[in-house]
Amino acid sequence: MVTIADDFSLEKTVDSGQAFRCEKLDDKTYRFISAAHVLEIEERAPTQYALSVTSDEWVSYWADYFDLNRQYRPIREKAQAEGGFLGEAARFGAGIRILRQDPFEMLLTFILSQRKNIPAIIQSVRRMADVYGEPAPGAPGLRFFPTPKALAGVTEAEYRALGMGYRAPYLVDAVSRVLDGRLNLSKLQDADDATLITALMQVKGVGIKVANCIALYGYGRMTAAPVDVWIQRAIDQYFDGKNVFLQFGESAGILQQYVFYAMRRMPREE
DNA sequence: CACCAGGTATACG
DNA sequence: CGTATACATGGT
Repeated sequence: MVTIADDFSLEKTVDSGQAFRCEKLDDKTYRFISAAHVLEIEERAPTQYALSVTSDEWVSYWADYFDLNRQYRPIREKAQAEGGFLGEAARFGAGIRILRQDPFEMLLTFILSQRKNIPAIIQSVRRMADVYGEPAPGAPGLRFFPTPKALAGVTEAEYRALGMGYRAPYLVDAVSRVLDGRLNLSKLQDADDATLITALMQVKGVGIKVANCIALYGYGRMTAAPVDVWIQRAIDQYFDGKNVFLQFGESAGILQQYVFYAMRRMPREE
């Protein structure tokens, strides 16, 4: 059992479009798969959560995954206090965490994501895991997202046969660059934001939006605020055509996520 | 059955 | 430089 006192909603986080390998199992229980880790977590009471993993595994992996060393409440309350659509979105999205996921998994997942709706992305990622991923020990039927090695030698034709469409050559290029070291995902942990984004965009199929998603969800760069169709719509409708997120520095990615969630889920006129 | 989906590469001007 | 268009496949 762990206590989580900060803003923390499993429901909203799972439904916030940043991770595609997490699932609501029942009213209070959720399952997350990330790299070679599986977690089931159940809300037993407000702030009280039961875990399927050891305390060590929680501390060494999942606490960082849920970004629990950062306080979201002050960020969210400050946004609410400023009002406007950003404030409403922050109130509505309270509890969303920015998940710190595996960089390689984010690279391929967000290459796959382009021009797909979220259910289709989930399906594509599951297919990748089902065909090329290792089975998760103790979790019948579940497979981890494939490693670079597991995808070595997979051809464009094979990706197309999996339903990956025109993204197939992008996947081949991404895997190839990671395997031969042209793209060193670990080393980029230490890079500044601009260097990271530029390095990621060398991969075919990785443009500015996907690069920002990888930076935010794979590297925990809260300065990154990916602009997709939903965020662009918010900018057009509520922010006078200006990208307001960039000015928020270390809170930009979090506020972006509130707005993304609000655009998709918050009842509003127009 | 149209239309769109957490975009990007490429070809233009 | 900025803008238009094709792109594979599945959801709504």
